[in-house]
Amino acid sequence: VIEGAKARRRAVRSKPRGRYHHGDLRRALIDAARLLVEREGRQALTLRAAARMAGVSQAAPYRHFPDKDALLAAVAEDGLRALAAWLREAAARHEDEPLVRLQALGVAYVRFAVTNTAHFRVMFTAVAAEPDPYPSLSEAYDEVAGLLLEAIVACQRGALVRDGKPRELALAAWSIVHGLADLAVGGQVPRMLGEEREPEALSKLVTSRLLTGLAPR
Amino acid sequence: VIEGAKARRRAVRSKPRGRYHHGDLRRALIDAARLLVEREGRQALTLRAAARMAGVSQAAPYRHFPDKDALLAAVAEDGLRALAAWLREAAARHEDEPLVRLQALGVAYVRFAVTNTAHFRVMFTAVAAEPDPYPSLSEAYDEVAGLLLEAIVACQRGALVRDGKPRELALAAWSIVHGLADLAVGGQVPRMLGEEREPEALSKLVTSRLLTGLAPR
DNA sequence: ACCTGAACACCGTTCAAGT
DNA sequence: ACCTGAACACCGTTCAAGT
Repeated sequence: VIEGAKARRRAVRSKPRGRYHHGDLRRALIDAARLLVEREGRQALTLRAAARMAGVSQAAPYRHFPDKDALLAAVAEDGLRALAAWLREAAARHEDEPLVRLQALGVAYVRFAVTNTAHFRVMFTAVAAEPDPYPSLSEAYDEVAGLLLEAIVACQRGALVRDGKPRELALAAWSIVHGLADLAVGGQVPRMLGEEREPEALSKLVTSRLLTGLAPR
Repeated sequence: VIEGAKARRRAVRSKPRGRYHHGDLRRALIDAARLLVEREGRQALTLRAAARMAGVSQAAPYRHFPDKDALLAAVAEDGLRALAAWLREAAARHEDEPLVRLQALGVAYVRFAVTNTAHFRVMFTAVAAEPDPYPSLSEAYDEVAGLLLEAIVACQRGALVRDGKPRELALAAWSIVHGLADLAVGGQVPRMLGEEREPEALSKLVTSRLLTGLAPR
């Protein structure tokens, strides 16, 4: 999920000519922040380190972000857009099989989390949702939620999923997949299972249980 | 989930007599850290602030914790023990109805998370699980996982849950409940549902969907 | 319009020194 | 054995000043 990052960096470096006027410092800072998070964990994401990595002074980021939280929100949003794209791609491979598509979304979700553990955590813990201070971050969440909801609706249309409020069913699907992702990222899966397992197998195991239920029969 | 905190503080204050030899500084630091986390969020949990709150110098915590991560791990463990106790209590109210008991565990889990949002997050993101540097934290996770597993086994024994590897079923149950809790804490529930809802209703909604499945019938 | 340099208050961590 | 005081390197943030 570093798609485009290299291209962006190139764009950033090609403009300045001198050492002044960075080109797209905002973008460069987000990329740097993401790199720091993935390489050394969330606590390594420091405004100063991101500035250093982008080759500007410690004060420069404040031209583009009011504070550190805003940069974190941007990093989260960036990850959510990448996740949404990732999910969309997985879904596209099963256009006319809604149930397979739903399962593919689950697999892709868990795969993404396990592949980008630190980034995934930032995506869902970046900032308090309370007064919704970052509307475009909010949209990014909506995008992810929307993809799951659509998949459920498509299944219902094909009578592959029971009737009922689609949003409630989608919340159940989101919960089980997000929970598995978070537990996996936190290393809890081997604790419960007694062994490690591939994200794909894991996701299928758990989502098929949601599909057919825990009850006997 | 501040049970015993007051008692502990009393114990801590009654011993010292002078300003020296704190009594149980370790305990006092954990309590202070938890208070800081719940009142002002995770980033407010600072070794120096915890020391200040406990009335000791900034260097004193290093007598009891090798570094900040160790304090974080202790805070996480503390929360997990509290969660386990909370779950056990909820389960105890339905000794002879395994299915009700399973659902009660789900409700209690989500309730705990929503009531102690910041602490809950620390509990599951405190430290990297990799080389397992905090064995007693590990045990605390095991305790929570074990309660879910037991509940599943009890259901299977009563033929209330299908046959199959109990650990795999328990992972599905943990995932859906943990995922719902994490999404709720992150403010994602109203996004999907279009409205807020009580933890109890939320948990029952989602877990009963796991029980009977997404598939038609 | 966009960035730098210097400054302030605060942190994690260490270490010699105190009781 | 347990704690303090001072110090170091680092951080978030601000602000006057530079181009």
